[in-house]
Amino acid sequence: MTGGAQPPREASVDVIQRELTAFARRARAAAARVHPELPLVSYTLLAHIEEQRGCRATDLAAHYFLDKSTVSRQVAGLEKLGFVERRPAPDDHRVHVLHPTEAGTKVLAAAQTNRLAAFEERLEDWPAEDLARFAAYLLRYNAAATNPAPVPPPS
Amino acid sequence: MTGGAQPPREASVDVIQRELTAFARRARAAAARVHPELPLVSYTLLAHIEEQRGCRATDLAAHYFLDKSTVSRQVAGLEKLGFVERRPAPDDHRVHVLHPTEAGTKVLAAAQTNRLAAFEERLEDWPAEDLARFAAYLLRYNAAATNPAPVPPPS
DNA sequence: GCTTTCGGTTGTATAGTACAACGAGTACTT
DNA sequence: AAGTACTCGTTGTACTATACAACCGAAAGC
Repeated sequence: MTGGAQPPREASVDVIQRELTAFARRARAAAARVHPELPLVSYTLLAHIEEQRGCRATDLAAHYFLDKSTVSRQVAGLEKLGFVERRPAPDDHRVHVLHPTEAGTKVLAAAQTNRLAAFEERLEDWPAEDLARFAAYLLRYNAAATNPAPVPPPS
Repeated sequence: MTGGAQPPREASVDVIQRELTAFARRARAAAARVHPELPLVSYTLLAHIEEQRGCRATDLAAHYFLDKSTVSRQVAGLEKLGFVERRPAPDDHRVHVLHPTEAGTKVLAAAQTNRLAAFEERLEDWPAEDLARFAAYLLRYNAAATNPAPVPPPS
């Protein structure tokens, strides 16, 4: 493919949008199969909380384009399950600093293992070079989506 | 990247799972922004109905791993909006054959245009070669996910 | 100090989904 | 031909994820 005639850009873009959409459609159900104990959104938030130790609910909302009420409820759910702790920040009494509990760390690790295994199974016969490139493409795509519009600030 | 040391397979797989998941999380909200009149799921189903002329509800359910009740309601919604028609099949009185109406075709085309534009904006500075490869990778990935487990039949 | 802003919760509404029960139609078996 | 079993679809019910709006308490800016 690299040498000869390439499909026109728009055809590639169309395939990309279609296939990414197809993936998105299946993601929730797939997550439920792979780790039924930790639904997709909870998984994601918990993973973020673990990575960014001591993050706040607002950070999560901003990062995932979620309403703060959604985050509030999700975190409340995770807390009720005993997977995160909400500690009042010492300096600012408004914020709750989020930490994973031991149980949270454990269940997250298990979910990540299952998740990774599921992906590895689907990718097992890919050459390493293709994996690396695919990963790079996805990173690049998502990075572009994260800084969506270089909106010229008024004034 | 192609010449030198590649990241280990598992690192790439981890990135892939993380980034695909990130995309999935944002997909619904993004769809709502891009074509508010046709939510993600309706869009997907309507597109499928248009492509596979005369498909049945069961086909949709199988293709998208959805429960038939879900499909039933989604299709009912599309019908109420006037975007699809349910015609009883002549040979089998159980099945409803689905066809897009003219309005459906129109709204779908508009949504696809917006959608494509949004993707193209995010991909505008990609070289054509990368686009083609990215598209190919996604196709390959999703094809693997569609025939998920070569489950050995118990017999 | 008063007002504004910020972080978060709660009330309410909606979409999307699954599972279970069912109804009507078709196919298989004897 | 009758009875059983399977298939397609709908409906009842419940739950998750989500948004928007209204609100509360704490902090910051004037």
